[in-house]
Amino acid sequence: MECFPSDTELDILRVLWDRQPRTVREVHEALSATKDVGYTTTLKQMQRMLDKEMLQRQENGRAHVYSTPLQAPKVQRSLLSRLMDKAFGGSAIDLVVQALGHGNPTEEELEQLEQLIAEKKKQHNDD
Amino acid sequence: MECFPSDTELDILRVLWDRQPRTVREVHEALSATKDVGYTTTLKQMQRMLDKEMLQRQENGRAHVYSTPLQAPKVQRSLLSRLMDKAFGGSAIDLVVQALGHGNPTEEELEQLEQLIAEKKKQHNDD
DNA sequence: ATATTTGTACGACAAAAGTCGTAGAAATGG
DNA sequence: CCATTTCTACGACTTTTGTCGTACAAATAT
Repeated sequence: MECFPSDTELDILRVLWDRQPRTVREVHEALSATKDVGYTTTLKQMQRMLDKEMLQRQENGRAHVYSTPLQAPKVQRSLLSRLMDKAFGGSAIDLVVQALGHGNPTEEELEQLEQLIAEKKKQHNDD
Repeated sequence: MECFPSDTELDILRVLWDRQPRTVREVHEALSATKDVGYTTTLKQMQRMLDKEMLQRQENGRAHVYSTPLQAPKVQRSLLSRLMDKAFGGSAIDLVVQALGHGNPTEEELEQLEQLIAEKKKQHNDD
């Protein structure tokens, strides 16, 4: 259930989450835009992810077409909760404060957040 | 500057952040409370962290006393920003929303957050 | 003085991560 | 048809992590 992709694995997952399915070539093309890596490296990485069942594939004639059964929000949550445990002693708030303090959220995003907080507060009152 | 401790390295850092300096024995004692690991494993880990300059030490007679020059908030920020990049496509808000949605913040924490948001908003108005 | 405990140092090993090179099949272009 | 390109499959190698075992010095206890 829990799944902690490594950094390069996440690079690949992000490409697939953006659009699925894709061939190794396509994924590699996308990765090449931001980093310098050999085609076979990407290929091997994806094959290993296939072994670990982080990816699935269908054969489409000559090439293989990959997709991932992992859902972005789930993976994000498990990574987040690991980080929360390991680096923030389990405190979600500390984490959020750091994240917010650091980034530069827009007005709308702040509104969105306030709304979420309001909901959370309502949940409290219901208890 | 940037520093990405591994999970077990963070276990050790957390112990030191809680109280510094400590001997290997003390750190190991603290770790033993939550996980089953040999003394020499902790020792070796700390020695490697010393090599990487994630730790410092003073010799106190027979034993060595370790501390870390790394500051918790800085390490937390760099880990957070890596996660943000790698798993959330750089969106701090997405990360915060997930973190908040998942955890179970108390009333006070929510207040605290609202205050932070208010500050952020003020910053916007000042621009 | 000797045996036991308590520390560090060091070497070893397995697994995971990251990277390529090369081989060989299959499709494509002259 | 043969040369070139395009894919996958494999094997190899390096680093980093995580884990110990053993050795050996220094302090302690008997």
